Amino acid sequence: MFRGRSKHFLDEKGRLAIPARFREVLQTKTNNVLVLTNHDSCLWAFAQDEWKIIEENAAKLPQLDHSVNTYLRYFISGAQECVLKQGRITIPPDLREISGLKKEVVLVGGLKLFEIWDRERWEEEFERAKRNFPQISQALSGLGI
Amino acid sequence: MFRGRSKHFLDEKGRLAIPARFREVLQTKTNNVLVLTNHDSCLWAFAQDEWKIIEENAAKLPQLDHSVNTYLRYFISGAQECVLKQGRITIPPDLREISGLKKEVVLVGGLKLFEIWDRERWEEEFERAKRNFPQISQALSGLGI
DNA sequence: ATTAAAGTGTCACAAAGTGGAATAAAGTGG
DNA sequence: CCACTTTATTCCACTTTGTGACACTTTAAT
Repeated sequence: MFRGRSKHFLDEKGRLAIPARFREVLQTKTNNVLVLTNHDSCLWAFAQDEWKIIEENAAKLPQLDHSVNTYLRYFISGAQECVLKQGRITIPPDLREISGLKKEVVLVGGLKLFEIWDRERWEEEFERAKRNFPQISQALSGLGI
Repeated sequence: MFRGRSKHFLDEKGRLAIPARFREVLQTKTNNVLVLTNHDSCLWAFAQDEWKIIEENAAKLPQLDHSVNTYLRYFISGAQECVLKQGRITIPPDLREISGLKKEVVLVGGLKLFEIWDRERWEEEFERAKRNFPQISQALSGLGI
């Protein structure tokens, strides 16, 4: 499970060091590969094993459904495999652009995945989440929390 | 159960000694690990066993739900496991920043968890709680207290 | 083919984090 | 009230981690 947040810097070629504790999680998986894709204003990173499950489920969806097409185009098609080398990955240029990554970046643990945010965007999002947190309890209690 | 309040000091690396009576509580659990996360203006600390339940529930939630994302980003993503070593833990930098911990810190027992406050913030919060206490007793009686 | 641009691999350094021990303070019991 | 034990804090040495730098390879463009 990916836990906790870390601040990092992209180097000038767009490479990102993965925090040691996230690397440890990856080593419990079958390989050192992350799959990145765009989600909202950030990137989502999965261990390859986890992504495989999502992909297999996506492949079973009805091809003529509208939402399915949108889902495939937006979320699934962005996915790229990034191999860890010396503890870092290169973030593909298109994903970097979509998620507005510049230099300062925040990695946010989300259990089965972690998120990659541009620092400024993350701070806004965090404030938003903090403000809304009391209100969403209603929705969450519907989910059993 | 975590009970009582203690004043402590962070060392220059952000490490915090856990009071002896809290350590005793931990020894009744399966290991000497605390999980810290941010909550409002302070940190919450759980024995790992307790946190595990929360996390397992969180991991089952639908990944694409909006409220779920907010919940994960605000409350769950901050959580980091802190192993006790010679009675102390290192508080991760982002949590230290969010909760405004500087040097003087107050640990506040809250039964299933305890809170970690910057001293100044704690004093304000305590005053606030003191002022509001008479008014909330009404609400409490509705909860069977 | 030659040059430029982008992308990779490797190394080295600085800073942050960790562990251990020593000191100081507080608490306990006789 | 004193001696002794436990607890908290500081200090120092050592390890790990993240980052920048640089050289080399690949791709593209003229």
